[in-house]
Amino acid sequence: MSSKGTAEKIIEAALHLVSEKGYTAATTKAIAELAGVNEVTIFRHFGNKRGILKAIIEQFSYYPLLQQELNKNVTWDLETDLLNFSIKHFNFLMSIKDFVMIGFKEAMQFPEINEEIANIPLHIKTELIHYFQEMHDRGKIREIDMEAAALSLIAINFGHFMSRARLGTFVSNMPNEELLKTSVSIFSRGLAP
Amino acid sequence: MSSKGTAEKIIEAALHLVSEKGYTAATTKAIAELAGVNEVTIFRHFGNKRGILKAIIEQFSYYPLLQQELNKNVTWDLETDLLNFSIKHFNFLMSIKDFVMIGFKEAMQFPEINEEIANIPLHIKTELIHYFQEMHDRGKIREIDMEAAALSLIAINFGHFMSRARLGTFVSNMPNEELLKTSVSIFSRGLAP
DNA sequence: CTAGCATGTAAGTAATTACTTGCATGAAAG
DNA sequence: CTTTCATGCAAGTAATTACTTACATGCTAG
Repeated sequence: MSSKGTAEKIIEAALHLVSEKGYTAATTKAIAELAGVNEVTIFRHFGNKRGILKAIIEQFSYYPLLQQELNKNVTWDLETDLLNFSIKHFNFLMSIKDFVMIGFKEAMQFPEINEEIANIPLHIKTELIHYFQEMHDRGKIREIDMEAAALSLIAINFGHFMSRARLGTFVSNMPNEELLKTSVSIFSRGLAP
Repeated sequence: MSSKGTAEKIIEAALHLVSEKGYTAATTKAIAELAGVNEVTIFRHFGNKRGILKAIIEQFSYYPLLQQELNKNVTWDLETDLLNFSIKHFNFLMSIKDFVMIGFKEAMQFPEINEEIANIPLHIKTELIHYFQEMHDRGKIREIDMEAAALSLIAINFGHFMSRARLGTFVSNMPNEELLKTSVSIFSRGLAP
C-alpha cells in the first residue's frame, strides 16, 4: 500500500469511472471515493485531473501486447489462422475495454487516446494484408481486394466486441467462441478460391 | 422562425454538442450559443437540461425508417440482397450517427437512448434470420447457425460504420460502396452451399 | 391599434467542481 | 528515538453551471 499502490488504485478508479460516465462527469471526488483514497491525494500524485489520464496514456502501451501474439502459431490453414486471429483480436479488445470506451467518449478532449485506439486497426490491417497476400501466393485465397478483406475481418471482430462490451447478452447470449467460430467459418470460406 | 423553429434549432445544437463532447460537457450556454438562441429560451422550452434530450428521444423514432426499407426489393439472389441490405444498414446508421454516439456515451445517464440503439441490431437480427431461413429452404444457403450468421453481417456493417463515423479516412480511404461490395462478396460466398 | 406571445437582456442564486493550504498522524528507515 | 514521507482531515476559494426572476422588445392575429 505504498505510493505505487495508491497511484494504481486512483488510475484504476479513474479508468472505470471515466469509461462509464465520461471525463467531465467523473469527478475527482468520485474517483477518490472509488479508489478509497482522500481527494487531495489525487492532486498530490497527478497535479491535476488531466494528469490522471495523462498517466494512463503513458503507462499503457497496448498494441505491442497484441502484435507479438499475432505472428505466433501461423499454420497457413486459412480457417485455423483466422479463428486464432479473431479470438486474439476479440480478447485483446475486451482486455482494454475501458481504454477503448474512453477513446470513443473523449476523442475531443484526449486526442492522444483516440489516436492510440485508431492506430490499432491500422496496424492490424497492414499485417492482415501481408498474410492474405502470402496466402494468395500459396493459392489458398481467391483474387480479391486484400485491403477490403482485411478491413472486413477487423470490422466483424470489432462489431462483435462492441456488441458484447456494450450490450452484453441483450442482442444474443451465444457464447463468444461459438459466434467467432461461425463468423470465421463464413469469412474464410468466402475467401477461398 | 416561430416557436417550432426555435425548439428545433436547440435540439439540433444539443444533438451535435452532446454527441461530440458528452452530456455533462455540453453546457446549456454552449448549446444556446450554437443554436443562436438565448440561454433562457432553452429553459422556457424544455424546462431543464434533461428536457432537451427527452424531447430528442420522443421526437425521433428511428427504427421504422429502416424497417420499411429493408423488405423492399428482395430478389432472392443472395449477393444482391445482402449488398442492398448492407448499404441501407450502413447509410441508416450514418444518418443517425449523432444519436448513436450519444447512446454510446450516455448509456448511464440516458438508458432510454441506449435501449433504443440496442434494439436496432435486435430487430435486424430477427429479420435477417427469417431471410436466411427462407434462403436455406430455397437451397441457396448452406447449413449454418443462422443467428451467428445474422450477427456477423450486422457486426461487419456496424464495424465499417464505426470506422468511418469515428475515424474517417484514417484507417482507409476506400469508398464506402466499394468496401461494402467486397465485404458482401466475401460474406455471401461464405454462406453459399 | 392593441393584446398576446415568443424571445432577448440583465442580474442573480445555490450548488458543484477542480484545486489549495495548513496541520495532524502513522508507519517505515536510518 | 527521530526524521521523513505518504496520506488523511478540515476548511476554504475561485470558477463554472443549471436554473430563476423581472422587465423590455418586437411580431402577429384579431
